[in-house]
Amino acid sequence: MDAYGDPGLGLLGDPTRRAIFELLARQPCSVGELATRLPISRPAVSQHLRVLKDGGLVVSRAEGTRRVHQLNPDGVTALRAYLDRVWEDALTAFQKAADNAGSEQEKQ
Amino acid sequence: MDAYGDPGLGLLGDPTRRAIFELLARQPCSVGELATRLPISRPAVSQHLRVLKDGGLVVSRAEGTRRVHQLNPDGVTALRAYLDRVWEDALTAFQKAADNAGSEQEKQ
DNA sequence: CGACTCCGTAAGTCTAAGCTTACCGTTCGT
DNA sequence: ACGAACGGTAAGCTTAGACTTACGGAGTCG
Repeated sequence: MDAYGDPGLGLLGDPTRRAIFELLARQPCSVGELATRLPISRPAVSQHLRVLKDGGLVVSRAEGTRRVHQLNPDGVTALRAYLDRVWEDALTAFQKAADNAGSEQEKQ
Repeated sequence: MDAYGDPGLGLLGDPTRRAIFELLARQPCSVGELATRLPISRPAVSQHLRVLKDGGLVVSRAEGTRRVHQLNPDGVTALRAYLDRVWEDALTAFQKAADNAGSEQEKQ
């Protein structure tokens, strides 16, 4: 399975992780600041960020003792590309189904 | 959280469910046929389809005793729209960051 | 009607993973 | 150098949910 490869879609399955993803879309953020905006502890945020980073959706830079995290443009692009591939396949499938329906009708 | 609303992204967190999603993109399919193509039992497929249907990603029609399932165009469109919104926010955030960096440099 | 096929649901099990507390390393200010 | 702030990691608990087996309902053909 996973004929299209997984561009990180699975990482956004968890609502909390998706919330972090969305917060980082609005503005780059430190771990502690994310923790204050979310109903989870700081280590939990840190763990989510690690997953997002491993998945290529987030990049981070050191800034003093803080670590500023932000979305990885390439990651979001990969997500969109995945959906576009699926979408294209679905479109051709729809087209094929419509053609078959047409020829079936012509038979009668 | 979920400031953007959830267009069904959470549903694709599970790899197996994502595999079903991708198979349905290539061609409409019955429950039993999906089960043969996947390493899980037929009831498991049925349960995944129920979730996908409730989430608006899949629609199904009866065809004899079979139930043919296929992707819901509106659902995929909603997914793309979600990513586009996030993407747009991220772009403006990038732009703002670049502007700040520029003004910071001018100060020195 | 009766047998067969296809499918959805219920109940129960079990594993993945998300969260917390506790601890330690790193960086900066004084 | 010492203390404080910020953050990553380990260990452990606990729950969500993915899966299976068993069963019942709906449609189809003889």
